[in-house]
Amino acid sequence: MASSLPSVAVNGTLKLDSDFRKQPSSFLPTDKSSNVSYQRSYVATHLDGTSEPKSLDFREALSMMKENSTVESTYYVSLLQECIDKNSAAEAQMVHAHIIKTGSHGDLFVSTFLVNVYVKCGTMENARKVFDNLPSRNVVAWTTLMTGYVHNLKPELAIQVFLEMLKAGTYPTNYTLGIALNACTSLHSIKVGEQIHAYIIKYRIDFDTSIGNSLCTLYAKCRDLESSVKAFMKIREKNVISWTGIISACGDNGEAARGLQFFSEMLSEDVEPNEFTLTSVLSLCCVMLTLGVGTQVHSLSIKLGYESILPIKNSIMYLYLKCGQVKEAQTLFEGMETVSLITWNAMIAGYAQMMDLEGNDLSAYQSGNEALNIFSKLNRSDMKPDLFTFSSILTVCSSLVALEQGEQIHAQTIKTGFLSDVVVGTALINMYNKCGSIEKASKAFLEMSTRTLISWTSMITGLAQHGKTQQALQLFEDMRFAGVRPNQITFVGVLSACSHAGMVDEALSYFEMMQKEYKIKPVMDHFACLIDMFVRLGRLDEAFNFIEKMDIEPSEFIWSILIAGCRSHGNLELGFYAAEQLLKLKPKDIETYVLLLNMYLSAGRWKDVSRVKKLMKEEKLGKLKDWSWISIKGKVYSFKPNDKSHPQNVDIYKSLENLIDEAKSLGYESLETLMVTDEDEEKTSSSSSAHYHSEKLAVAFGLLNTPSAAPIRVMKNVIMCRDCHNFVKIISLLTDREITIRDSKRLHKIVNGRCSCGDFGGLL
DNA sequence: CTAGGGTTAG
Repeated sequence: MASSLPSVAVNGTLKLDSDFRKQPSSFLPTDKSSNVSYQRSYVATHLDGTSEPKSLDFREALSMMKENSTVESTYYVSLLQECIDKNSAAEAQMVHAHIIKTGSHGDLFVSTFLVNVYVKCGTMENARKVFDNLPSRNVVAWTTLMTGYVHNLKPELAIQVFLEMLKAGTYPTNYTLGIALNACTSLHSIKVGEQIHAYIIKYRIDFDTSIGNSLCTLYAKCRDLESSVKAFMKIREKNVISWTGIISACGDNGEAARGLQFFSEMLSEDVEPNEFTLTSVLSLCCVMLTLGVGTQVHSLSIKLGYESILPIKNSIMYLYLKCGQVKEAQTLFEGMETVSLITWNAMIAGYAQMMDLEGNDLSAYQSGNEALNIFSKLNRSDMKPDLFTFSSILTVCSSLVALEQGEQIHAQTIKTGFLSDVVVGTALINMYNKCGSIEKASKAFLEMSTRTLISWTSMITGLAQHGKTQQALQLFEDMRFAGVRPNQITFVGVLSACSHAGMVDEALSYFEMMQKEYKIKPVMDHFACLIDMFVRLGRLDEAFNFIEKMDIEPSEFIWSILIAGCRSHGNLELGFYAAEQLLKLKPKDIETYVLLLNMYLSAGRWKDVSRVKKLMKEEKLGKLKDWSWISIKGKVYSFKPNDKSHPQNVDIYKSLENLIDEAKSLGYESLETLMVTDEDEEKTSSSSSAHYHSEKLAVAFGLLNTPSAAPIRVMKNVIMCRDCHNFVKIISLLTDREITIRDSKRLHKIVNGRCSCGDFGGLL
């Protein structure tokens, strides 16, 4: 994200005044116009107990002063401190006016403190005005102004002020340098930061706590954890901020476990954590999903008296939610009498991420619905969603294939202006892609004013999934031309595009480019794309050779692709061999077993069928739950196989039977596919009539309840079976509808009897 | 004058 940097920072050179460079090497150089004397007097008035101006009522005090025009400057400071506490710039201005009237603005002590007051109240224009009119400026005044700019999101101005200060011949203190480093952190300017660091090293002050803390944060935010740890180690007297800093540094750089180690080290050094430490540690627990440690930290926060602090409550609630303790999280949420926007966002994000962990299970659908519920409650509350809310809720819509809600939220992001945020924009692209609306995704992508690596990757992957190979590859070239460096995930998109179109030469050359030009090590997903490609082309031996040549142990997904291919292309011998290899891995994915069962079943290998069933029991994987859901007019309906629980039950089955009859007249033959669900068992025992997988019911329901030309979008939790895939293709012809089904592995956008998956790939 | 806990791609 490009923010406008001051000219000094853009080219990365920080001109330190030559005089300044010659300054004494002693730590904390003394400044002639230093504040030492008045700071002492300020402290003294508060300590000697003879005057307690703080206890006076604000207005009372002000009117008292009106009668008596000779006012002790310390009274002003106390009044102004109250303005800070109340965050009231208006009241500060009242006091300021009085100060001018009595001529006290000539008092350096008072007017420097005024800068601080305006900074704290967030009115930087006033702070700057007072600063510019100061009779003389000491290092505290400079530093205060810099702090103001950092806190009010103008870090480039903070650096500018820092440079002005150096030019004016004022020497920075450890605090000043710390603030300057914080400004670099906000600017993500490692170059300027390193120059300040060089100065710090030169004067051997890197042991200082404030400086070390700021350096630690700077390097952490610039993704250089090792330098961050080094800076932390140099700190002679590590305080709670130092420890909190290094713990969050680890968290920010994907090393949560290391962060927890620092936390236990901190405790063994008898440094007491505060609320900031605890929230940092709780967020580590969130990443690692370690409820055990999280619960201990929860107890610790109660023990230390931080349980009622809102950020702590938010973190604990979020942790419970992410660890699947939905009840606890909901109870906490409902029991909070004051909440912040972060509270709402944590709940929505928590449910959104639970969906990820739950894959495409029914509970994922329930989590998604719960997230949508909370989102609509938020909209009815007195708070307004922000970019975090929109990013999360759009992800929920993606996972639910809830296009209508997604479109409404899209409109809301335009109205509120949050669409201009690149993360929201990227989430929107992903939503349209996942909902099968590639045109709207492209439009959103083109309308973005800035794009990140993730935006490009998301769009490339979307095009690939929709079978738009040429466009995906073109976009990849555009991305490289725009100077954006692709990563591992980008290449998954590129390779899957090639795989879709059976472009072997191109795929292999991109595979080589990835390793040679971009030094990216291939991972399982890359191999899966290539093997999928050979399998689609029926080049099963090449696929098998490729598997054997891999320098990593093939995953069960890899073998499953080959086995599915062997079934489709009738190479049973290789299929049986691959199945043996697969079974050696003791697969954990229930769909893998179902694939094997179907293969053995269709080949009449009953012994193998019972062998696989026995293995499934041993692995305690339970039964496959087949679910589909469809979102209509903002409501999500779910179906299980042979579901009879819907009010329109009779109509659904009647129209489905009619459709099957019509499809048969066009040559559709129903295939027996085993899902190994509870319903299958029932079927074999009671031999009831027809047997329908969940997506058939969801599609029939969709056809009944939408206008005649409207597209149908269905989400399914397991891989579609061949029979349903064939059936839906014919239905799309019969009804002239666009039908999108997203299963656990692929997107199937079916138009005019053709599917975007290329009619191949891991079908059961 | 020290510092946050919520977001996007496979």
